[in-house]
Amino acid sequence: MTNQEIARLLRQIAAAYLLKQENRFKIIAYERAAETIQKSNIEVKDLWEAGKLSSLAGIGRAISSHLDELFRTGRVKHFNQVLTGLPKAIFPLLDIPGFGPKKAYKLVSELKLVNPHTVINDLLGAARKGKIAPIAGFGDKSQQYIIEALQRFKQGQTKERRMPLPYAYNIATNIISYLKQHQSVVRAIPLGSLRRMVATIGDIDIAVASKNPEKVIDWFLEYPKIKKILEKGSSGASILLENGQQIDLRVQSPDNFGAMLQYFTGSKNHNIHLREFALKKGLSLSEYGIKLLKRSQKSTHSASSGREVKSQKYNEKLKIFEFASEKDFYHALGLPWIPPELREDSGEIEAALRQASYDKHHNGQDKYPGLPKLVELQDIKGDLHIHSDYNLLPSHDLGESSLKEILDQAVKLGYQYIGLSDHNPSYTNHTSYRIIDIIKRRRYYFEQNLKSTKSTRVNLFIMLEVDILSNGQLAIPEKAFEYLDAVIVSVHSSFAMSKEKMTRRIINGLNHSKAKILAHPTGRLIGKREAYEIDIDKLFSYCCENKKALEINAYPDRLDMPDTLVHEAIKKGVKFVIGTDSHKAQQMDLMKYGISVARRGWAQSSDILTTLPYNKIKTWLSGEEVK
DNA sequence: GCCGTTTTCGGCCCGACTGTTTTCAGTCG
Repeated sequence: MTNQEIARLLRQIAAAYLLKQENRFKIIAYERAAETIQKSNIEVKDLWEAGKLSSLAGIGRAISSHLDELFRTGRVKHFNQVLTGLPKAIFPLLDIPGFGPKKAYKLVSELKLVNPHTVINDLLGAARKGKIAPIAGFGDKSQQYIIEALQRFKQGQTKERRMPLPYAYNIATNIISYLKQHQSVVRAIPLGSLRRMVATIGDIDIAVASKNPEKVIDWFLEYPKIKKILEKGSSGASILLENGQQIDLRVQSPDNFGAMLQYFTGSKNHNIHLREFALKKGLSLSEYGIKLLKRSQKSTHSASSGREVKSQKYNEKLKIFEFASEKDFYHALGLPWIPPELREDSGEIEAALRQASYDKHHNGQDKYPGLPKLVELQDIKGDLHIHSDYNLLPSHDLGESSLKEILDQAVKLGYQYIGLSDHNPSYTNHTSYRIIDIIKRRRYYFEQNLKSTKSTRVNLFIMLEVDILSNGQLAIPEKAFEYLDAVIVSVHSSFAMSKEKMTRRIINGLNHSKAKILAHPTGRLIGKREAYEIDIDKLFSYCCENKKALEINAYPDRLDMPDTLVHEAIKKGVKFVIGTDSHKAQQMDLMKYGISVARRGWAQSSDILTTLPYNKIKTWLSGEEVK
């Protein structure tokens, strides 16, 4: 059973409880569990096998035991009891935007719709005949809305479409630099999943701080690539670009920018947790600022842990504290500022609290307990996963840039070193002898070329990206390794394998003394291909024990490993390298997306080996102890 | 049903929007 199916089932249970007027917090608990599972990058079934279901937020004893029953027997007795007595036809309707349990139940019972397989069409028919408007609580407008919603649903527009991060990032960057040309724009920052640098983005929202909202909005609406203006208000506007992308703009006064930025950055779960936390201090949070609840005698100042809150201002009329900066908003809660990439309610609020108490007491704990000091782009000293245009008759795609172009780019990026990791020569089309010969010539070619270029400031590792064949063997003969400084290994074929077999295969491939890095470890392609099955804990332990690194592949539709797995791995002490997998020199700029994955996985520079200077990375690649 | 600066019992986020309402219910993010 997939995560999506499990999430859907739990939502159905929540809906059933709602209709049966169960305790509303029980309903919220089921919805929360569904949400967590839906967003999890880790298969819930894998967690179950590892006995770690409760590690997911919102999954406690009861739901764990129900899921256990589900995986063991394929059904849950308790769930079936909860669902009895409710018309089955309501559940398909819950997938339609705008339909909740109450509306679905009322329509299904009033119109006596019984067949879950035909309910969509049945309801559409009833609506068109005008049978919905007379039902109490409905009217002409809602009837019309239902018709439209059902038609959209039938056309398959139910699922939100998400685009890869780099695509959204580029669009937003262009608009932001356009906005900043206007003198009334004090700050312009992307919001939501884009600011948190999530691998896929739904909407593009942009926040602007300005004292002249009207001027900013007019300027925004003059953006050259607009196809249509969707909405224009006093504090924001929405446009549709020629490429079909919708952009929402929100303008807020600079004095009151902090709470708004915090609120719209999310994530939803982070905000919920933060508001629950604030509530215990007698503070109520919203996009407008911080309110004192009546039962609290404290001011927001006393809630802080000695951190200065510079930009706080009390708005008498609204009885709310306003903040110019997001930092001060967090400080007013007694917390250090939390980087957006961490705001997923995956332990960051707890870590921020530990940090606050540590900063306050300096209680000499030997291990710093707070938020990680996240790795940054400028910490990166090199890129080991670059494909050149040297034609070694590979089985996969060749790069497009020459050694010189790659070296020039590396100089531009301030790198100390790069690794040329072309794909291995085709394994099926050549004899072993020929493969060895190709790899030998390639080494000679690069060495000669390096001597003749002036960019000797950049050091070169002559590497290779070698396929791990389905039997676990590497796709080049043993003798060819003599001509390579180290290799990256990866899976490019036979993705459908049992978990045990795939795990054995990959560990086998990594086991060669020159194999140092596993590239794109899960094999996923965002929106195109699911990850292959692999025993991730086994892989993590193997890497720790044998000093192998996993790659964070920065290529836009890979971003692999995914951030949540990076977080898991780092907790266990696994080391990473960030590779761009560039096939053109300009693509070496993709490093920032790899950095965003690392940061979302709580990585510090000590977790990323390519932050090491040349001498140390050389030592590590050669298999010696790094001091 | 979940979960824990203190609390293994007793709490549980906040506001906007929409449509039907005449003061609110449902849904959404």
